[in-house]
Amino acid sequence: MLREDPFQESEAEFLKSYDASRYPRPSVTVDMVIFTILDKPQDNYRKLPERELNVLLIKRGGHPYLGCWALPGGFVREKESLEDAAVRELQEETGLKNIYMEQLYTWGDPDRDPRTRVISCAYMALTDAENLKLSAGDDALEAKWFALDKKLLSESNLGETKIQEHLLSFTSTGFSCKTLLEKTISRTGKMEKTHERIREPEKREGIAFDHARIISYALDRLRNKIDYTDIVFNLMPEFFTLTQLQQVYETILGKELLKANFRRKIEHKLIETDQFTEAGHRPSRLFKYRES
Amino acid sequence: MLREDPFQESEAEFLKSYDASRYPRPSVTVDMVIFTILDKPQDNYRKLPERELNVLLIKRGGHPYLGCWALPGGFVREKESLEDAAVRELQEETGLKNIYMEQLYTWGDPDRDPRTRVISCAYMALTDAENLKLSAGDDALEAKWFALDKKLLSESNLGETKIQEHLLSFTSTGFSCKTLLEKTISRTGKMEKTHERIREPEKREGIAFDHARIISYALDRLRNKIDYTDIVFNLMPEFFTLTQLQQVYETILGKELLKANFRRKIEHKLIETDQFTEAGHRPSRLFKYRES
DNA sequence: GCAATAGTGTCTTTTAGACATTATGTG
DNA sequence: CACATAATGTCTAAAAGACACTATTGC
Repeated sequence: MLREDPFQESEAEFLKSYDASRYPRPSVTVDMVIFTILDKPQDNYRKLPERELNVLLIKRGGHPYLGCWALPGGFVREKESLEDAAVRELQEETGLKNIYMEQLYTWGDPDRDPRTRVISCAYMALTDAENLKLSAGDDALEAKWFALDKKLLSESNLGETKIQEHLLSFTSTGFSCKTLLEKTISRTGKMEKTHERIREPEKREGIAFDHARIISYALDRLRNKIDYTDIVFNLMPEFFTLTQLQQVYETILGKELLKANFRRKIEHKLIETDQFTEAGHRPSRLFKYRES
Repeated sequence: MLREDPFQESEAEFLKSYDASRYPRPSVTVDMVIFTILDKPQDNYRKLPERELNVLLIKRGGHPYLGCWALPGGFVREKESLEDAAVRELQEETGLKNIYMEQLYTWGDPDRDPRTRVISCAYMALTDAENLKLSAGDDALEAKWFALDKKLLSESNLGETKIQEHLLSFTSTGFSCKTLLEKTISRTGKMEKTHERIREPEKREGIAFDHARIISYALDRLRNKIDYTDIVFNLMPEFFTLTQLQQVYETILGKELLKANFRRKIEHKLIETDQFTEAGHRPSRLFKYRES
């Protein structure tokens, strides 16, 4: 092997003299998109509450984007893996631990952060409403759940290019904001290229950095994965009714499902219990997830 | 907004005095898993050639892992996005351009590179055999296509933990090597945790760094995506027969499909031409991809 | 009884899977 | 004709979709 070495140097020697500062080194952060399902406040006591998908945001207490809402996250430390950093930030900033988490995508545009070159590795985490009490009472940080909604506003075709406008809405008690995302799908020959950018409102309002885009990406991933994995059960408490489960599917997919068909399709993933809920109407049987 | 600023400082002032060296800064690279489909050499002139999935590797000419085979890739420059870096490396190291590419996953274990902390953002690229002539004749770099095969060797259950052994084989003219991957799936309550590591052979042989693991991940992604996207057509030339297309499905999925059913399923994605192949048997109609 | 929700039955259409048969070229 | 591959037909089983109906609670 040494014969092949152009520098006549052993690997040990090489490593000893390696200069790590030869290449530019960006900062690396992890950002967490944390989803949960929360009940919408409901007036009629006999009606079931509607449910909404919520994302956790933290109010920025420093520059840049002071006062805007941002994803929880932070810099990766020298001796920790990306996943360890994500777990640590989750715990530090929200108190949540041991919840479902997966790596989403890494954003690395040179100008996505005005401070310096920051590459962000985004993770998606899911939790059920039971865990949420933990997230309160953290040190000085203002964290809030925002009901998330994404709507396709318009779609236009200009020859080989398709442009979609999506409106993301974030709603919380006392505050709400919207972001307009523009998705461009252009085709040259067989190659398809997709590009998404934040169009409105002014970047200085509402959601910090490119975080709206990251949240939008996470929602797409969740929508996709809900029908070929069991990911949805990470949003559910241990025991739940079929109607509750169906509502979660409906909020995430953004469409209504037929009850009988839904039940047939989901049945094999569930264990029936002999517990029931009580309410101003017929009691509903509780189920739990059947690990496969 | 200024009232909320604890430092009574404007954002412009803040940015001017921002010290980017406050946090440790790892090196960031992009690595490319480039797949194509190549014919296996065939003796009987009347028989159709078998086809294999190939991955492009480059022989390392320097430390570390001198003489081992590695994914093409390199450091991300200061003023370029991750995707730009991937496109540039692809072009520089292989001559390939304008081919399908998607971000795969980001690997960031602190000790995955013996030189220094290196975070690698991996991309998967696909190309058809037509483009391959371009990849030859590059400067001094020895690049080779390796036929890739992944087999499940064993699977064992120890209570809540499942361990799988996968054997990855890389075969090229004049060289071949194998890597044993161990996948551990453990469950604590509802949480499932998956961990994969390289077990054999000695890390210093064959495939450099953790690249075997990255390739394995890419193959899994490709297998998955083949049946819910049109990704496979990026591996095909413009015109192809149904048998050729079926062979590509079969090599990627690692199983045989029934012809009649395959045709029925794929039909709507294709445009029939009135061109035919010639051979020592019945001619076969050529099709092309119907963009949706 | 009525409002509200829970849960079942059944018909149709679509898709997937297995397998048999026919067609068309060359040597 | 034998060999090799191409292409189609048909039967069955499973899954998806639409819709109508019955059941059980509190007031």
